[in-house]
Amino acid sequence: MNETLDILRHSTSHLMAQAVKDLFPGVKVAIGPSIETGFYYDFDYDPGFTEEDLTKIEQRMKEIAQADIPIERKMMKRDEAIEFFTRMDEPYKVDLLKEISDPEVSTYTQGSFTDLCRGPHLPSTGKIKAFKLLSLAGAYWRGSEHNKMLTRIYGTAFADKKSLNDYITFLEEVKKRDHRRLGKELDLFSISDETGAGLVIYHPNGAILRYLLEDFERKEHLKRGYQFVYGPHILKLDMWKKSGHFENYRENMYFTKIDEVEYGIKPMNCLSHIMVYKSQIRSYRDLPLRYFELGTVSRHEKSGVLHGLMRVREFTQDDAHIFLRPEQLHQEILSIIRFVQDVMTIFGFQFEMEISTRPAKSIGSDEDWEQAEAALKEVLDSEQLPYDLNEGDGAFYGPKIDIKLKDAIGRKWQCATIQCDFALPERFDLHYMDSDGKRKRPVMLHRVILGAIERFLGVLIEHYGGKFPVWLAPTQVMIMNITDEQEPYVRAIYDRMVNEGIRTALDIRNEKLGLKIRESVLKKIPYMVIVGKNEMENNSLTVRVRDGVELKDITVDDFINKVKEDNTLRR
RNA sequence: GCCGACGUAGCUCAGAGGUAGAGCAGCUCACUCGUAAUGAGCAGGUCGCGCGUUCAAUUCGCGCCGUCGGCUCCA
Repeated sequence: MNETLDILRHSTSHLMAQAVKDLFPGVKVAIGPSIETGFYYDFDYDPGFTEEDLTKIEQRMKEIAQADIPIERKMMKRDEAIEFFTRMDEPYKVDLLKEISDPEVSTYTQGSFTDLCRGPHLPSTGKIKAFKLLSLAGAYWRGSEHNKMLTRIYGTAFADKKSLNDYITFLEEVKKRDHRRLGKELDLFSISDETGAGLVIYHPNGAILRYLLEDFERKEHLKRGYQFVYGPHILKLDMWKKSGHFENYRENMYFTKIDEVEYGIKPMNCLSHIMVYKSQIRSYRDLPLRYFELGTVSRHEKSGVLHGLMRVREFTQDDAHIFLRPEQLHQEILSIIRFVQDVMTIFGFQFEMEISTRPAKSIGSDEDWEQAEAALKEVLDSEQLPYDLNEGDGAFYGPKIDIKLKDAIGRKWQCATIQCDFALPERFDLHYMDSDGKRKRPVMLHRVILGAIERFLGVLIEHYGGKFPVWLAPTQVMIMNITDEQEPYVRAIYDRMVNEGIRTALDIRNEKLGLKIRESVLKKIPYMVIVGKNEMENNSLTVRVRDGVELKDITVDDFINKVKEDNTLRR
């Protein structure tokens, strides 16, 4: 975001705070920064605000903006500021000031409202022309769930009305692409409170999409030297104790008891893969060993975080665990990144990378963590791949490279992740026989490419806006007749196409062509084959392509080849 | 989990302290109609679940479940 917009939004958040203080005496202000999509301000106000209040606040904001009140910066000694905000009865500002070590702080005053703020700000409220308050939400003071929950008001502001309207249009577009809405419209999946929150039920259209993604993945993994394995869904509790999951991940796990023995339902797939590794003595010549599983895991996510397919309680990861010698780390991490690049290119995603380091709750020695973090950084640095650092956000057993996808409308989603682990090989006493005849400890990489199939599918739905490329479209071709006369002919074409493995549907209802086309368009089916008297006489097809182009007089063979080509070229 | 809003027919949504409507979808009938909705008729709901207030509650109150917008957390 550019700096001008940043200042404008920050000033708009102050404008909102002033309006709120005007309208609701006794309100205490917390913080109000500009953000990527606009701004917010957190307030402590006991009765809370209602949606109608937003309109009132917006109205008051307009008045203050019109009054064109100057915004004045003033330096204060820190102690002086503490005294000032104590007098103003603004405990949150005092709280902030107590953590500032600078002897002097800046404040900004507009009319009756003074805020502790680094700035900079616009010279006066009259410069604020285009803004809108968007939503109301709860937010913890200083982002900690142990603190008081404040009320946050979100809004946005732009330099002019047009940009604001463009943004509002964009928000509507986002709504239209929402995978939960499209999931219903395209009959892809459902999540029912009768079966349970966060548990996905795939309908035929969603199931075929999942099948296609999984089929794609299996092929791509085989090409790259991965071996398929399968593990059980429940493993004895002792295993989870040994791995550290019980200690570090218990609150996310489900447990069950069978014949007085306790089991944990797997939240991750690594333990079975470790058992495969352990099943034989391994030679340095065997490494790297790459075990792949479309592994379904269950995690107890807090109720408030569930969100369509993006955040669920049971999901399937395209998970692999790679066992290797330490000196193979660089090469292997690099090939995984290349793998991610290859796959994301096919789907048309750009991505960004992030390295996450040791979290508070973790296992393993300091040296191992340092070594693992260094290995990850070294690969990205030497390949000159840019990345951000996310301190303290690693998995409990090792640091990770997270890959965030940017979808068609610029939103970011975390899907792929590569985690470097020295701890579990230690805990499970894994080893291999090295060339010098000594037993050595392998390193383990945990990695996913798509991440969770559910989330990736959700991202894909929104990325394509439901218009899946031909190779992924649940129904690739809809064949429709015009009158009953063509029914046998159209059925024969349908049978041939299905036989050729093309996902075809047939609409021979006694309905007008306009209706059939409309319904097919709404289902976002890539190809519509229209057969009337003319086509039947010429032994040809008229094909209406989703984007509106029409293929006239194409033979059935040519059309079948065209769809097949779309499949092989994945387009 | 926390804050707030919401939960009425398969879907989208109206509505009111006296046990409910619309459009689309569905079913039936007629129409055989060439590029985004043919017409008519019919059927469809213990108004999320439980408890309470009331002569009476789906409408008011409380609790639970779920959804949505966020926060915290995450693939």
